[in-house]
Amino acid sequence: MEIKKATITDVANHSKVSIKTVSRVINNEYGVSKTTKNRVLNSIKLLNYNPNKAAQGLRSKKSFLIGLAYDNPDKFYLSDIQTGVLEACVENGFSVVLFPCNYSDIDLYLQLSEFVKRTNLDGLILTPPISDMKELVQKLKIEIPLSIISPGQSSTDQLWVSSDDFKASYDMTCHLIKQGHKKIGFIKGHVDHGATEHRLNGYLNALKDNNINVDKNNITDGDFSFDSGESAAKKLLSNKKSGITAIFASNDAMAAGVLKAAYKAKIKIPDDISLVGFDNSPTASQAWPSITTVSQPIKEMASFAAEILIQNISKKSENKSFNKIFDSELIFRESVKRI
Amino acid sequence: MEIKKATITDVANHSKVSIKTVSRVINNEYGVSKTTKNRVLNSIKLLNYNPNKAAQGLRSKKSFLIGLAYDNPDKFYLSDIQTGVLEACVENGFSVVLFPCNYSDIDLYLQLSEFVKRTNLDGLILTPPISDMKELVQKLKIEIPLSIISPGQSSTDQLWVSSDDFKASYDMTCHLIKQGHKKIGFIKGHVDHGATEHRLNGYLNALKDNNINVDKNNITDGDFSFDSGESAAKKLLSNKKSGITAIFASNDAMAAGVLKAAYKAKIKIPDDISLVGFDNSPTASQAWPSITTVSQPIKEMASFAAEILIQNISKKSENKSFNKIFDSELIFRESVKRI
DNA sequence: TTTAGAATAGATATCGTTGTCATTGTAGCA
DNA sequence: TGCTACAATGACAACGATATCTATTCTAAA
Repeated sequence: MEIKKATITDVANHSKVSIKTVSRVINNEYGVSKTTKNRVLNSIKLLNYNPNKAAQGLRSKKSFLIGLAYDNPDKFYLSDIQTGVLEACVENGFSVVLFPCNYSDIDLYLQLSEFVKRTNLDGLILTPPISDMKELVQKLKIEIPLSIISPGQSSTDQLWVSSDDFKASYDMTCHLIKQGHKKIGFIKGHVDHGATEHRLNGYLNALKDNNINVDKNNITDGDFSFDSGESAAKKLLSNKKSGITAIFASNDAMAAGVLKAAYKAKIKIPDDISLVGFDNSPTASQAWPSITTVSQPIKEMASFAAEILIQNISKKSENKSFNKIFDSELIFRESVKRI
Repeated sequence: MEIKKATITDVANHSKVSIKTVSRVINNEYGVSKTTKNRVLNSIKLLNYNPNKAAQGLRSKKSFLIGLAYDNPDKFYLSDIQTGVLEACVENGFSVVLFPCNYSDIDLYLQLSEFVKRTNLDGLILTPPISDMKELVQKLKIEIPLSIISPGQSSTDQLWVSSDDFKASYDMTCHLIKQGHKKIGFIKGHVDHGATEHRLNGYLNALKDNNINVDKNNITDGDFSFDSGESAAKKLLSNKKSGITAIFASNDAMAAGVLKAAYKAKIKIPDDISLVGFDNSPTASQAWPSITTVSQPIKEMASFAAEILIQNISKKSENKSFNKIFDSELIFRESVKRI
């Protein structure tokens, strides 16, 4: 049980060099000959040596910890985010510290600031809807390197990744139009999420570009939750004279809510009404009928967000601003019928 | 930007004591008078001092990190587990390091062992189905303090928490019987999960105690996934002469699968067939009809598992074995009909 | 008073790394 | 040959806490 872990001194003794040289090898620093490097690497493997993170951190003033702040009820989304962030972090020797929070707390900035200090984070990743809080982001970036996933409005002097919600929504609406739908109901997302506006605009522009008039009665509020989708659908479906033949829900959870409302109202999907969602969550593929939706590479986005953050921290890249927009993909399923 | 963080020395100078005394206050050690303690605490607050975890860890040979290993496709379950573990850890100044893995990897032990060493964990929490791997647990507990959530078979010399799957399943089956059901189909969970057997046994014993013969044709395999629930239901429902009037799915995901299969087979739930699930996941409440199910205090269990692990690590309790079984609760919804 | 022993406080070594600066060795060149 | 430049390496301090050991002060009993 009491097996002593090898230290840098042990490795140094074993390969007959100074601890500084071992340190150089560990950190891939300049100024070690190939022969020496190999000898040291060999000793490291032989002694099963792992650098002590606490000591490294103490001396180099790093913690090797990345924070991940979130307030999102969508567990599927969160799971992808976590997995992506984890992958990039583990690969680079960093650990992830989770920070679930309430974006509506008035002292959220203080909470985050305190968290950053207490945990001694090297960097922090923000997810929607926290990433949409412009003021908070501005204040936080003074204290710690940030990487932002899907910010509402993208600033140029930051690290961020995003998907093109506008384009995906535009494309999806065009798809419905091509299938013969002209009167398309729309269920908006949560008002505090930046994506909500982008998705709505994609829908509106697609209608416009196809010379279809926008009927404001066909656009209803939602908040990305299943329940809000159900009640929005009730409203849309009860308005008989609207004549809508399709519903575009801003996410899959709400689309599933639409399915439930339609079922209760004895309206058949897709025979009576077509339906599309957004996010490609398991909900969409498991529903019956399965739901046509938009797939975004959430995991990859998260992974990239972590990667650029770590690069930035490690000063491997001096880039204070780096960003990438990821492509989305339409997933065609059973919930849409050509008319 | 370059605000220097206060160190223990700053606090010591400010309150005119030695750093050791400050250390005593921080760690709630004996031998500091109330006056001194208050003065130090005041300085700490004033200087906004936070102990440097790296330094603490280096000296005291702790990392203040708890690992959480999981391989579970149920995001709702995982989310509860994470939240619970986090709460307990944050409260005690620990951080959580996630370790997603594949329980079927033959070198899982090595992966975990390597992870423990590399991350220098103070303790590790195992969740199902990893917690069911007896050999792995035996080997790991030699290397690091473990806390186990829902182990398949409970050992006395360990830290673990569990819910009483047997009793909950027994009670749920009795509930169905009281509602007049005698021929009850059962869909088993994943063969590698300890819960699978417990839930099956609860069902079997309830039948026995109510003098109902077990028809093995009414018991089908599943693996806790939506799809497996759907195909199991197909099998159960196609067997017309079985005469089942209810189906007990070992979890909610599979119950949702049953719902889909029933819908496709034009069988009405609960009018034609009653249905119950297990886990009380959002799926169960959002399905239509909503599904009667079993609620387990997952978050509380996880929190407790972390708590006892931290107590154990901190030697605040010498208890090498500590455990608790949490009660479950039946949640009655629309999917069961009295006949 | 005196003094043993508890309570309180401090001085200093130490944990395992990296940072700073000094030293050595060697190739290239006048 | 002697000098320079640069690559390779090492000695030692420092990071910010806790551990160990020692020194004071205070209290209560003799």
